[in-house]
Amino acid sequence: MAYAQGMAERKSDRTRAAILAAARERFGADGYERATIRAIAADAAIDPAMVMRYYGSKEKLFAAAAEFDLQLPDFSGVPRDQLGEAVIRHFLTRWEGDDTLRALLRAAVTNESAAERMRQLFAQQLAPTLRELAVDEPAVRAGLVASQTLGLALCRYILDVEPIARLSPDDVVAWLGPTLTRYLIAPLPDRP
Amino acid sequence: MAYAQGMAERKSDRTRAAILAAARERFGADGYERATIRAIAADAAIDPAMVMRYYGSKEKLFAAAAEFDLQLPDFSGVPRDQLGEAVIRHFLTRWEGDDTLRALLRAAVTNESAAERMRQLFAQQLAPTLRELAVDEPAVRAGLVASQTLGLALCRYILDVEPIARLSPDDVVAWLGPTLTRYLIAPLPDRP
DNA sequence: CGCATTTATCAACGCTTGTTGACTTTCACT
DNA sequence: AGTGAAAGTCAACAAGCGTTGATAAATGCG
Repeated sequence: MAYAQGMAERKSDRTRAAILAAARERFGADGYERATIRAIAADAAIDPAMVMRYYGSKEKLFAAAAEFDLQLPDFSGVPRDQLGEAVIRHFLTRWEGDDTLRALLRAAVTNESAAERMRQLFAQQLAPTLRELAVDEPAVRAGLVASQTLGLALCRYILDVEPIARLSPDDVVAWLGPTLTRYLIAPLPDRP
Repeated sequence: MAYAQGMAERKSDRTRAAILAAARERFGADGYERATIRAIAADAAIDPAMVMRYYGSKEKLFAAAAEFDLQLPDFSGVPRDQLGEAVIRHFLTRWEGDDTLRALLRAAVTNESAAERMRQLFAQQLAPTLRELAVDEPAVRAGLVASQTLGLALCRYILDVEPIARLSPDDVVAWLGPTLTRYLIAPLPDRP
């Protein structure tokens, strides 16, 4: 308690941050089970025991490392027939900006708590945005957007499927934009 | 060498098959690293050592369990504007028929050899079919189909995203069909 | 039966994992 | 300088893993 209120910056904060950065990288590259505490600690150049000291357990470390906000902007000013383009463009920058989403996606496939977090990302951040756009069946539409969006991420950032991984962002927007626009605002398809 | 040529049916064949079935289930439910040889052996009600005897190693067991054929039919008789519907309908039955694809997808996210196998599935089975349809850029189109198709599978069978997981097959076809049709035969989008 | 091959069992190995507790160093403040 | 808390180190643990080799039971054939 030797610090005045407001001026945080303990020595340990740098360590905590280093751990978190290394954790995101490892979880993103290796997935939950193959990313070991020892490897994360080595990357951060500290002792494995420090990871436990600061984050309690591997599960809690992952929970901290996978904290993510889609940061969806306000789409109300976007022409409705360009909504999909705007959405996919935003997602692309969000995916390429940091390792968190990759870590979350890789882990979600084999770890139930990560899967739950991924579901909530779309249910609590995307679906409400759709509700503002006053479309019907916002949950279905959010799910469809999730399916195409996560599928692209899977092929592009995880599986490295050619030539999807080498497509320019503009190409991705041109191909997926119309798809997402349809999922977002098209009337429900009629079925026989 | 006590068996006549052609009539296989050794006693061990049933064991091999039981191991393979249990392996597919476990790999599909848990992913590569969390599916343990011991658990697979327990499911098949045999000794873990038998798994090694018959399949050599965990990696080889997985290779055998993830052997998969998309069994794509001949699409040349399908009207071009309904190609996507036909493709997604075929994929749905293929996904729901057995555990192999789920095992492959779950493993592909953290296991490089599984990822390679997944890539080849689309590169060597779907892309050639597209080449027969005489579209331009068949590799890009195959990749786009992979992204939407795997994304749906991810949300529906792995992550259990609501309400995607509860959609009827007909609803899935109605939503994804037009998307895939566009990916398959639409002219390349022009970009600014 | 007696024998050889196939099939199955068992216990153990070496290794890695997450996690813990005792210990030492660092460091700000009186 | 001295003191007490914070930060970091170290060695070890219990458990689980893939894998192995010696050994026992089952099976088909002369």
